[in-house]
Amino acid sequence: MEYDFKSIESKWQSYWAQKQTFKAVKDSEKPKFYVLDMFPYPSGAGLHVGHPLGYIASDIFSRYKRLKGFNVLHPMGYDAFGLPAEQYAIQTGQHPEVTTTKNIARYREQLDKIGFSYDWDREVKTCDPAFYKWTQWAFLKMFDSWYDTDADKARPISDLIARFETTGYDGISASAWKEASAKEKSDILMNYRIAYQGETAVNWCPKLGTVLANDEVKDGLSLRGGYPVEQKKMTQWQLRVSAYASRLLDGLDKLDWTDSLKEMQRNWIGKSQGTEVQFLCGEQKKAVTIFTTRVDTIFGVTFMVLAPESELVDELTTAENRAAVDEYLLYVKKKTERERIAETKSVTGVFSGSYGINPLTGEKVPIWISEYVLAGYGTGAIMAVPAHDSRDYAFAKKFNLPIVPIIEGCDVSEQSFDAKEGIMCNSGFLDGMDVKTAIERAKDYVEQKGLGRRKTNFRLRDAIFSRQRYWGEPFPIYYKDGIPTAVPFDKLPVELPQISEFKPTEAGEPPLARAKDWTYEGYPLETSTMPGFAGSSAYYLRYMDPHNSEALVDKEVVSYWRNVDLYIGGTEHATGHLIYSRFWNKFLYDLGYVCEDEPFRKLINQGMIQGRSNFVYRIVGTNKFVSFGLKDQYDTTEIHVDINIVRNDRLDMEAFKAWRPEFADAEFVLENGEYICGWAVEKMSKSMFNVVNPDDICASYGADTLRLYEMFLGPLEQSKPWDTKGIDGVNRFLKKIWRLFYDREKWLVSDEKANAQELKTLHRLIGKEQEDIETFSFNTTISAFMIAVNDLTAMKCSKREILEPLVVLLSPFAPHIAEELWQRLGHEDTVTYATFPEYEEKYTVEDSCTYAVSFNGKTRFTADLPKSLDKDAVEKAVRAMEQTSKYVGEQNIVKVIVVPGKIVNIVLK
RNA sequence: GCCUUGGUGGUGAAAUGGUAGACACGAGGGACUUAAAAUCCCUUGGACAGAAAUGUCCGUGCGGGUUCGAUUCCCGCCCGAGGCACCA
Repeated sequence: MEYDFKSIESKWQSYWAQKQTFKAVKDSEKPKFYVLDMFPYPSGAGLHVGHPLGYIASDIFSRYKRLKGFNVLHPMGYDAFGLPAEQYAIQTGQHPEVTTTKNIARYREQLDKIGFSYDWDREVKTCDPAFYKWTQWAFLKMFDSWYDTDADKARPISDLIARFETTGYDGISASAWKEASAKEKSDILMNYRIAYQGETAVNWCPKLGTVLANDEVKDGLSLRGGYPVEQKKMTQWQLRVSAYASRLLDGLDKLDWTDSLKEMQRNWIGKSQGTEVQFLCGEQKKAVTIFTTRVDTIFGVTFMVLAPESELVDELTTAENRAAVDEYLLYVKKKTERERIAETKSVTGVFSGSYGINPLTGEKVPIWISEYVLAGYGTGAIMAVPAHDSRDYAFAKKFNLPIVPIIEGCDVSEQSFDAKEGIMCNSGFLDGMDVKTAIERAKDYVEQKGLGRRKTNFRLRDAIFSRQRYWGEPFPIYYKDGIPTAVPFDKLPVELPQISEFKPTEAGEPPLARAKDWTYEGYPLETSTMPGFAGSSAYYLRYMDPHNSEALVDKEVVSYWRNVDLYIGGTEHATGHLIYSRFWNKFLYDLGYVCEDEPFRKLINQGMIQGRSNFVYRIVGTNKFVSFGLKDQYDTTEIHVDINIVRNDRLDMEAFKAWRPEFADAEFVLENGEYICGWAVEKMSKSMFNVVNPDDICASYGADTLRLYEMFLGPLEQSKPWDTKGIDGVNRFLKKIWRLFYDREKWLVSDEKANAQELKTLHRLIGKEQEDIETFSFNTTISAFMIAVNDLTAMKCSKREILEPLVVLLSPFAPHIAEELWQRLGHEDTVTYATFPEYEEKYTVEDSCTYAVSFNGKTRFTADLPKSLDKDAVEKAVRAMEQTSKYVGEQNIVKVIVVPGKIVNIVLK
């Protein structure tokens, strides 16, 4: 009987589906373990082999954890709202829902072929009203909450209103509040709500006709589509993520994420501790607050700079400078974001005509306006210290402003001295101090004299939450007499209306303005929709209780599953989804809806799988193709060739002729009778003919081979090109396992007792697999497996005592063949419910080993031996010590004691 | 510019202070076969010596250092990948 993966795989896939083998139930007996994949956006192109990499890893881990006695929650769903479906709809008139449904079906079909152990009963789709009801619900909760900085948590807005009414709050007295109109009250509350409407500079993408969040823009271009983005002041819905900046930063410390990812988030949050100082500026002696991290350099201030967008610009521009300033503002405004970035090095600016007074020296310094100062960070105004800040330095050089060094002995003739080191000079009371001391002393001084205060700033901005698009969650907000008002909770979801055209209206309104009767109780509903990250921010909670129509997740359910123990996905979400989700979760935590303040305890970033393209070389002006090794002898053009007609870089010449009509009469210049193709690593894409479809691999090798191969390719976190070259190796490995059970038609498995050698092979594998899976080192596990199987084959070992546990060990990696063999071994239940075999020390360790090695006097050698000490490890250590003794002489006898499970102890005489 | 990574055979890679290259691919040779596929066995980092078993030297991006011993730890460079980038 041969290994027939086709029938085995379809048999077990339908068995699992029918028997609901992977259905997770809330079971407080077993410890829970929640394994989550980042759910995919179902694009029209379907899955390529790169997509399942992380899914396979998480599936192996899930299956392993089940064997280890955990109650595993392992769900899957679709991030189904998004731009591509909508753009397709604009082009074709086809409703995004139709294409999305079709794409989801295709994804599901592809996923099913790989044999994942998902609990499909828990599937979620973000575009499903039953799902986005809870996205809208969370939004309304945010609308109904404010951030209480004293309690450092979100609270219901009713608390804030009560404060306004009784004692007043934050500079608004109770009487002022009572006198305010409904509209004024609404405007005041907007300044506090977690989800609020406010005017800010936003990333506006004219081509897409929508605003974008910071993480959706890269290098001044939209991430989706790559269209130019400009800064524009607009009123938009926003989430007060910045209120959580500090907690988002501190929370990172206790997470088991990679350092690089945590670092990315830290940089994105961008905490900086400094001081705000007031300078009196202009004729009116207007107090202008600046932010600096280097108050110690205040004696070196020679000018001030305002951001062009700052409100102070108008006020501080003198009549005689008005024309020049206006011209400059116009110049800045015309620039696109991309141009600004491209021209970062060029220095521009204009003098306002006004002067500010340095509060410490009383000196008058000119106030300039320049785009190198950002309106959105700090106060939009800075004090410039050209001697000790490279940007100020460049500006001073360009406009001939004075440069005053205040650190002893530094040379500022060519560049500024930015380092925080040295001894202060020209700095009044700070003279003679070391910079670090001076920073603290200057902060104290400024605070004591009432000139300013310590301040922590964050780079993290509030998230712009509205998009002028159709295919997203509608806002449960209507405008009653112009006041944004929440649709009551019991009226959720506010369903996306049917429209027939998906473009913005002629008047420039979002597509929802086209909907008939888009109103609530006669009042107009909000026409923007929510951004992509809305639906993905709490989906991991919804999986816990996906059919609940009363709550996002039941309290008791969430207190069982708590949070995600293992999350696997790409780094591309570092500053988007992974920040928003953490924010969203912390908000729900504040309100008591979830019981953990961090959603994802451990996070693994799988690497990207790139494509490996193949090339043929056409001799210019002919239809003759020359093999790779000979191409330098001719003048050739490189042409991408479909990798499906290339095997191991050898071109299938007949298939090539049939591939394209223009190649039908192609001729070849061969080397050794073969046509060798060139290759390169590129992004996997249709246009480069290098897309590998997992279905094809499943059809020709089977899902088990695909799973093993993707893991065998290298470390999970590393990016690597897909290369089918090595796939035969893992396929052979599975066949070898099969042959331990069958010699053609003959069943080989016997009940004979295993010998020590065979047991040692098995138990070494158990130890290795356990250790490696826990560290996500799947490629080395598979290597260990291959060695074990080769050993058993060589020993002709087909004993049940060995093979039964072997099948269990195999099942996380190659579940289909494992199930089949498990059944053939006579088991009625599935291998999923088996128990991970115990690692038994007695087969690998001789109880205790004492070795004597000679030394000379003072040597302190230590050998780090693995916890699972076996004889080999001990011998290895002893060899090492013998090596050492060669160098140090043999005068003194040293006793080396090896204890099972623990290190080597060296006793010196 | 700053942060984070990584650099080992023809290829994917293993080894985190102790025999570098496990395991796998590819390549070469052989067995079985009418033949092919499949399967199995041998060789496979480089150089040199030898008829051969085998031996010697070199070798983990480059240059130093610590150590009896370094792919591994430390210092300084070079190159690649990813992220951030006028954040005061």
